[in-house]
Amino acid sequence: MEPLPVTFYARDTVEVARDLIGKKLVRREGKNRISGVIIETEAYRGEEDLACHCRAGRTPRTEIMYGPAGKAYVYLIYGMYWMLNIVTEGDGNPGAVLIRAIEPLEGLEIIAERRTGQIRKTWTDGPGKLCRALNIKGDLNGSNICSAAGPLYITQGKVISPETIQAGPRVGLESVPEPWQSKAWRFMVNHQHLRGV
DNA sequence: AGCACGATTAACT
DNA sequence: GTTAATCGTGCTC
Repeated sequence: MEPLPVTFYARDTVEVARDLIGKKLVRREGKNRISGVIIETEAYRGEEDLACHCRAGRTPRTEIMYGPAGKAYVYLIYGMYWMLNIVTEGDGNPGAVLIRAIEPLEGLEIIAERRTGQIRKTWTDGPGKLCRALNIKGDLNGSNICSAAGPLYITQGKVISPETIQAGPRVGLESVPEPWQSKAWRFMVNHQHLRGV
């Protein structure tokens, strides 16, 4: 299936975060192919959003978010975990969607190998976990998400009916001031709605 | 040049 | 429920 076009990402970040639920994330590594259905996302939008890295304005790290949509923004946190985001918006409006969890589809053997000691349920149910399972690291920062020839892209997957998508506050923002701490910019879907993807 | 901390995780008690 | 692991980033001196 074709990757989603750049026009999908060049929209309001919160809408893109919601619409990415149910889409299929594909990781290409040579002849290997690992994929999964996106089941949890979070939106980070604008310099005014005090939870977004862009609160610091344009810096070497955030520069990617000021550029065109459809690029990967990958960064390291706590010195050991990589986070995968997709750049959104455009026209100098910075924003990105954090991919927080996926349901594995292809490459299960490779995932199991990279997640040794973990039960299947916890293979990719966190942003740092899915990056480890899919071998997503800093070298993928800036890569084009809209090309099937690239290392990472997203396809349509299964259309999820809007009423099965839950919204809630973003995770890990204990020290972020309101209203940003409580914005319902986290989106999730129940696993039961993913049968037959 | 130094420092405090983070969009987390896994292994503890 | 609590905490160590581990380092790039942005801010202060």
